[in-house]
Amino acid sequence: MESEGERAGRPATLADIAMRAGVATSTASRALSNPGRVNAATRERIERVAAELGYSPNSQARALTSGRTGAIAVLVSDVTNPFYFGIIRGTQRQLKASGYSQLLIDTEESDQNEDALLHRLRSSFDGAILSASRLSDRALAELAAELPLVAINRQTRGVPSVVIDTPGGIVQAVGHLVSLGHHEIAYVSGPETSWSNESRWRAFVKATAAHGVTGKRLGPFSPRQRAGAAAADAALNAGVTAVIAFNDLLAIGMLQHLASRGVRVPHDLSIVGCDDIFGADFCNPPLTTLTAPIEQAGRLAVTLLLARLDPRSAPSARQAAVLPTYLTVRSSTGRSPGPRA
Amino acid sequence: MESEGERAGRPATLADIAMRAGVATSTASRALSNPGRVNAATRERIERVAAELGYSPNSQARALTSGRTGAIAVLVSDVTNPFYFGIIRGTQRQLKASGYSQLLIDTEESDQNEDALLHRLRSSFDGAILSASRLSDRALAELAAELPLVAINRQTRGVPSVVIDTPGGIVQAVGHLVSLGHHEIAYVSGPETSWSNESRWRAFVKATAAHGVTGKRLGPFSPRQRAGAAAADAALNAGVTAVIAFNDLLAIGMLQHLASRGVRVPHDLSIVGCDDIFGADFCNPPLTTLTAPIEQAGRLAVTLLLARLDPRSAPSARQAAVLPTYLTVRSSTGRSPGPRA
DNA sequence: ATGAAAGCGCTAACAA
DNA sequence: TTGTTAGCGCTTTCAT
Repeated sequence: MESEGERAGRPATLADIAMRAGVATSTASRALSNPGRVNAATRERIERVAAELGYSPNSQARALTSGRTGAIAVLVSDVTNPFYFGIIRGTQRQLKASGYSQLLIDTEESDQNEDALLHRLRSSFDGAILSASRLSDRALAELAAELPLVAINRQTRGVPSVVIDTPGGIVQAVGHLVSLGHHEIAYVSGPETSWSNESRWRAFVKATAAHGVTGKRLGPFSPRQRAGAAAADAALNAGVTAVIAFNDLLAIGMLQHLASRGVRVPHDLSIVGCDDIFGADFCNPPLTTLTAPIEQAGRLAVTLLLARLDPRSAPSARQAAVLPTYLTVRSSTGRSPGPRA
Repeated sequence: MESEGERAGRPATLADIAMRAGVATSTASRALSNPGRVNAATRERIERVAAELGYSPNSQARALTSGRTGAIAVLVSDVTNPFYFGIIRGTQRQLKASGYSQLLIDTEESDQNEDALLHRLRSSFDGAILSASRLSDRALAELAAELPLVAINRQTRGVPSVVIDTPGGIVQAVGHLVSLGHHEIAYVSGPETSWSNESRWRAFVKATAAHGVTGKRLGPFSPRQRAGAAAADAALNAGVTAVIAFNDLLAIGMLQHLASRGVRVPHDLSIVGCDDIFGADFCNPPLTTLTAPIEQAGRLAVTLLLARLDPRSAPSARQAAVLPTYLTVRSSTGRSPGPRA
């Protein structure tokens, strides 16, 4: 388990190997990274020496000549948000399986940060995965032209993406609520700069209209647990019997605040979340939500990105993948208490 | 927001700037990274040109000469575990504030992975933060001699560390349970290769002995929510009236399984978790747990690491920092039902 | 199949 | 204060 033979503590270089194996550094390089273009016997010798010396290539030096770093940047808008844990988990695993490493970057919900960091670190990664980009369509498209990237939950012309079809799930959720007798439903909005938020809202509008029920919009609220208190009060105030929240974090925050106010869920108010994050199954009551294949989205984004990094792959590979979502009914939704005052 | 003036799509280099500013590249280099050692007027001119060209230094090239990459590796044993979310959040924020970037590495609970990845990526980072290392004391100490690192929740001679004093909290937790009338308490063990697990167990043994109550050991269990089912059954079987679980994940899993079996918490069995992860406050019932300053531990680890990376800092800075923990009583603990059969 | 040599973009002596 | 000159470790022509 211990790397042996490092001289004087300094990691072995290709030159060290070449010297010890009695070949030129170029041969050593070829043997290690381009086997087949070198005599089998010498290659074997070189490999043996490399192993003896515990050699591992200096990725910086390699990157300098080859232009490839072996790292992928993963941008999240808020490391604090459990939704991104799923993304990070998915990307981490898939990247690792492909021999890449992951540069994790938090943009803190700022498009300025997003653009600046991406440019500043440009030479440190081969491609980027933007989950929940806050960039404008135009800025995003320009960026996509400059560097290989895949967006998650963001559909923009010219930008390869993986989108989770939560809007499709919203339709199911509205149907579910209507079937429970709800006629006044509200959508608890997240950040208005979020593409996901707006597409969920549009789906909500269509679905409520199709069912002939009232669909209100509350918010915007910060997509955090804490904001659930304000959201809950707003919902109570709006006189609706059910809400669909932008995400589970907000929904869970609402649950907590409602409990403290003595409002019973789902008896007095039904709540549906989005994403099915960690905790949605064990909160009180367990949350009815739209289960999103978050981790899978992360994995798929990596797959798409690595495919376009590979020069052998078809130039115009699949541009946009859509992942389905489904309604998981737990205990936060129930029959309508009937119209309120 | 768009970087202007890049020639032919290729990012501007120092040579480009030097040429346009009519100076040598070394002067340009100095002006940008060592201001003060260059004439104010020329520096200004160089800076202006750099801005015009949207210059950003190639970190690979810089790393090659300077030996510094500006990246820190953060190793977690399982990206899936919410405990590490706190760590990642803390490191991410502190690193970002210091202008460093974060390389996130999942070791998947394997010491082999840990060692191999660290060596393979050695040239890609300036230092590493090992949260929950699975390495042996000897391997860890050797590693610490080779590269700058800080361990979290791991105390080993010669290895700078940040440890969260959960064992100290265990003493409080035992006291809390005893004061509620519990005489038969079990510790629900996590992985035996975990340093944290063993030190928590030792504290548990001491504390139960000091109070003259029975302290059993259950497990080991995988530190996951799923393992809570087996742990819950084991606890029921052991005839104890209260348990302290290795971590909240396990405790929450137990809560779920007990609910499905109709066992009431805390009426029939009291449960204490460790860490106070996301979700511990809204599970059902809300979990009594040892609140750990997880994010702060991540931040502090970064601070210690960057300090030892800084040549100006005292050579033997603080080696081990201990962060206190405190008992957060919620609703999963209550009076003992009296001794069981 | 292999070696010699150039150069990626940058920093760091050393001169001037 | 500034310029000249070597490299850092690697890949990649171009010869041989």
